[in-house]
Amino acid sequence: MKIHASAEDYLETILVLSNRIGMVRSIDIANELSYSKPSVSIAMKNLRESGYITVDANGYITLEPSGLAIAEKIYERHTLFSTWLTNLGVDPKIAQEDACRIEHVISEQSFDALKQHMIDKKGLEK
Amino acid sequence: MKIHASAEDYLETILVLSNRIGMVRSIDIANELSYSKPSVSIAMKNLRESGYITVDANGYITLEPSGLAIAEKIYERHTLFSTWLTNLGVDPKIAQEDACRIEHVISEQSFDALKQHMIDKKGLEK
DNA sequence: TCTTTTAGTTAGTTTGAACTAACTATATCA
DNA sequence: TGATATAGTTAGTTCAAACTAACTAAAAGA
Repeated sequence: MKIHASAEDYLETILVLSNRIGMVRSIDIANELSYSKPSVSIAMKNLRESGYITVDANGYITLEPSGLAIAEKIYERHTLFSTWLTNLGVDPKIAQEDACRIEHVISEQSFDALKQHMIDKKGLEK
Repeated sequence: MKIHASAEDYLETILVLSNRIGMVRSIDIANELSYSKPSVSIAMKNLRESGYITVDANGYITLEPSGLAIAEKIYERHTLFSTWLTNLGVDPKIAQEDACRIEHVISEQSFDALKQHMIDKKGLEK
């Protein structure tokens, strides 16, 4: 199964919710993303069948190593883009939303370049 | 009809091809984007019915004001992002590809902020 | 205990945007 | 002239990813 933007979003959301509320169920994801229960249910089935997550008998979801890797990658991007835009003077709410979309479409190389740029700039300011 | 990423891409491609080869037909767009003829045919039908383009008896396509506005907006974004990434040291080919995707998803406000940032920086270098 | 709430699933629908197969119509060329 | 090439269209398919309606199963409360 190829990873699409939506799968990346679900994995990132599981990571974010894990940090925020501890244990994560499908219903928590549905509430967080404002999706219907069936949408999440089917997405979780796909992620489970692809080995990205496990779901225990009580419906609690755990990221498997492959899923965690993707979630962390996307989350790192999200944080970087949203910080970058906010630094440029963009409204934090809009910066969040834009980061949510850019994080799925940018290449590794461009991400690394921006990251390096932000590190350099930070050093300069000190 | 709401404008989606794909419609934006078609309009931008018509503008780019107009500048490059003058007169533009569906087949030129299909070749440029590596899409099938029917895909382009249907997309042009939608753009025509929405008033973004006109198609003459010989199949030559012209951007109407509303379509031109979108095409120019997207093209300006494309140019800005690709310049920005190239300046950060990203390979021009990859910068092109990333610009193609970012141009559709970023807000007006973030685009303007990046634009201003690049103008400021340019002034600084002089 | 019986009813209601909560969580999840199944089945089927919708939408956008690509695709192939197969057609028409025009133009060019041997 | 007749065959072939080019451009465009029609019809129907596929896929991802959302949706609603309607179901099951378990938990909680009157």
